[in-house]
Amino acid sequence: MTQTDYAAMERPIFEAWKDAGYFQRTPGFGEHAGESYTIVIPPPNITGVLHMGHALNDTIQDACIRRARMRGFQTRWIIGTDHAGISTQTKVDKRLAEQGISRLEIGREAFIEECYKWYEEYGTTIVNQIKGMGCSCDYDDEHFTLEPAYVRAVRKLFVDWYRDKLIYRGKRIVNWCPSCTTAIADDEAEYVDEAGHLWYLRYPLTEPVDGLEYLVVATTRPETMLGDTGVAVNPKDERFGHLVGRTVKLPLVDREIPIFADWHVDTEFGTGCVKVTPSHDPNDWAMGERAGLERINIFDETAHVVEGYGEFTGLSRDEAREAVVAAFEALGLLDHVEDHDHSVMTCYRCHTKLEPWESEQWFVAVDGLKEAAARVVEDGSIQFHPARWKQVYLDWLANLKDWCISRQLWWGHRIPMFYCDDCGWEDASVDEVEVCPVCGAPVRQDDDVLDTWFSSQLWPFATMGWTEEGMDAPQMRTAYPTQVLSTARDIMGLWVARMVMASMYCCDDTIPFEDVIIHPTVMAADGKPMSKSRGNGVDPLRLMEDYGADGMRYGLLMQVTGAQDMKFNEAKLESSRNFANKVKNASRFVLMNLEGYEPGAPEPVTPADRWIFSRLAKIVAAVDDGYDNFEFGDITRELYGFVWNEFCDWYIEFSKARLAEGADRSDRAACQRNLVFVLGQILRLLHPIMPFITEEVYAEMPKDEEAAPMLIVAPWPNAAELARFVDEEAERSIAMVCEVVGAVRSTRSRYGISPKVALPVAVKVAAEADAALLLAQAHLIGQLANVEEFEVAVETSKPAESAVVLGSGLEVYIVLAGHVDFDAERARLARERDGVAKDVAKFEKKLSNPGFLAKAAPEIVEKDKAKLADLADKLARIEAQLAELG
RNA sequence: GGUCGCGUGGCGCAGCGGGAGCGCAGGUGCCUUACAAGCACAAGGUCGGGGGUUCAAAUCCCUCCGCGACCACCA
Repeated sequence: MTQTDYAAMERPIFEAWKDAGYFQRTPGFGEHAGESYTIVIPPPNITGVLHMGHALNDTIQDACIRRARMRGFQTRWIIGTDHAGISTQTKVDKRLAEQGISRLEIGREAFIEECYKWYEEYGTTIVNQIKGMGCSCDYDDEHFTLEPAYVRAVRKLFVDWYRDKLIYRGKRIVNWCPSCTTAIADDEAEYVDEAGHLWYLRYPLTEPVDGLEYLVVATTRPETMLGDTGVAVNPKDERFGHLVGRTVKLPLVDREIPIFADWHVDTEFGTGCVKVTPSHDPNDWAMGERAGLERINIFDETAHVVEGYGEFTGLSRDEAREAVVAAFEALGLLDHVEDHDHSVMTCYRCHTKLEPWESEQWFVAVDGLKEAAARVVEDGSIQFHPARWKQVYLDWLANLKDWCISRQLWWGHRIPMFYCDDCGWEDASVDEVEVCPVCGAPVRQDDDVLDTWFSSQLWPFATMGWTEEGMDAPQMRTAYPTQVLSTARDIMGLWVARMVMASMYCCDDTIPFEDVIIHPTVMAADGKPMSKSRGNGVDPLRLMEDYGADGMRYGLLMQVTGAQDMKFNEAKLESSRNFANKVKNASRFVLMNLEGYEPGAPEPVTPADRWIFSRLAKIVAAVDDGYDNFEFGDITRELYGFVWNEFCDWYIEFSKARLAEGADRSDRAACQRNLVFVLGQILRLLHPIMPFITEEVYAEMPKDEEAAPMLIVAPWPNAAELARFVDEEAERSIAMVCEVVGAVRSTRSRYGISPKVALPVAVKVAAEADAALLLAQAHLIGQLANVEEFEVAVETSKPAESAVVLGSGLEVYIVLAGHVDFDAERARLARERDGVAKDVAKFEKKLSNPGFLAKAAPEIVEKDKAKLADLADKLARIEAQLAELG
């Protein structure tokens, strides 16, 4: 098999779209002229390369934006990249380390320069890959979350929230990544199950009570005992009530710490006594707050034990654990150890175990923001697709806690807080502050940067001129809110909800987007998430090489369902590539039969024309419906079936005789026009999903003067206008033709009769009207089934030595005299009789059920009665034929 | 612990109250002048198990089993 070079075909088409300016805000046309339709792409990280999630998500967005463009909207798909704080810093660190350079040696400024170098080198990679997919983004107005205007937007929001007291600074326990040496937000932490242990440690009482010398506490993290400042018991726990107020002498560090009561303690777990380390556990922190306990930080920023702990100082968390357990054992204070599975928090970036760590951080008070974000989803201003994600979103908001936004990194938006160390002045400012406005001394800016999501939340409007002109910016006035946001389910809270909160705050209570598509996650063929470590990933770039961008796009959308995952199925891409090929071949057929073509309005003349026009009208309506509900799987399956199984398999076949030499000239012209019309509509319907091949074919199609220069801006099929072509009689007529053709073909196949041998055929139909319809299409049957002496009648008897095929409302007799062994036919009829008899019995039972007759909808009863009559009749006829065959 | 998704022919999935469908793989026959990445034809399923509602259940309810996701807790 020769491999097609898809890129070679696709690239020039992409360039042509781009050069013609169709990716920028097109003016629009028709009934939607002047209405805008905007999508913001979830900005890929500058460290990223295209993966399957992008491939699917970007296909969805491109399909939406291309259809909107074809419907005449002024469209814009905003593209750009995210500076990706932790991720980029980690990669640049690694790259420097390979050269033997440490970030700390070269300092902040030089390091940031290195990050920009990375951005220059790799930041365009993923954008180029998105271009390779054919995505019609506005590449001439690309954005970056660290571009100057964006930086001002971030600072503006920080300052506004600071003034509104929605941002505050506090010393809190946060999730600390000792590897990235930064705080991360609660929702950036990932929980991983771990097979661990529960160590039971003995804490001697300072003074024995009633002969009791020690308490036993259970812990999964014995090393943190160095920072214990209390032991908690449940206030209702009778075992320990009398000990509350006493103290224990903490081993190894010789610290006297109180025993106190707190409702948080679970009497069922462990021993009912809990060691409390406020600085290294969020629950202990809370208990410590309530009990007024001392807070002792035993770890440095890389999670090594700090000075002052003797042999333990300088040990890592794991080393300290071993050492502490060994020391307890040596002292006879290790009661016992149990196996215990629990989950540990890890860094979503580097997967290092996080350390709850006390530090000073900046927070966003979410209570003032989350209500508005919940309201606009509750009242339907923002709709989720599938709808069930609405609840997930609302639950996320309901459980939201204050958001830690400071990160101890260098790459990112530096927190715009300025401090005067001389007089203690401090303030937030959009502009740089050099000297203290109070005392004139030099000031310093906060060293930390903001969480990357802090800048991401501004994406829909910071990319539209909001920074300088706010809601008066031209784009904000005309194109905000945007229409659709499509994204993966895992960043629903992290990103989607925060965009809503930020937009409601910044943009005068305006929502950022109207519809949110949560697409399924692309899982590997084994049903597991694609990952490097599993080695089960699939590379979209390879898929585009093998199936073309069109094949990949179509094949991915075909797999989209309302479920939360989709198991990646490469076979669908293969089918899609074959489908694209089919479209091209069908087009070739049409184009090579256009000799003497004269343009004109399409007008269905034959029943076949009326049938395909009717089917087209219904498909257009179904496709529109699919887009309106964001059901991409339905759209692709619907189109696949129509184009392949109706247009190609039947309509083109029907057309061949009409196009042949010697055919009626005016009918030939009508046929040409209708083929061009239907194919043209098909190209439009397929274009949002398979943009390249459809554009390529469109270039070859005959066009009149008003025709759009390229398919990308050709008008989308108009369902309302096409509705006049719906024609049930034509559909019935062609359905009968297909049935008769199928009957003859199947009989030939069964008896091994070559298509080259013409066979006489008689058809018995139920009504005179059907006879007329069918007889009028005798030529089609002759053409597709090689039939001679074709007869149709309501009253006709089965010809001698013929096979019979029973259809719905008709009976096809194929004369096989001289071709067939009738024993085989007899056996086949007997088998069919048994099948029909079974169905008859089933319907008789159903129709003799008084409940059914009384309660079922009348039309259902009528339908089933007719069905039974039909089946009974069929059965009788089979019996008759069997009798005749002897 | 809570919430949600999925279990339909060999494989991947549609269908979600009225006689089980699609694609792929497999079978048979075809180089039929658009297409062998194709054409034609045939075969293949007690719709995870059990119970219930209903005249009628793959479809609704309950329950169990099996996969999976998210949130909370986990000393």
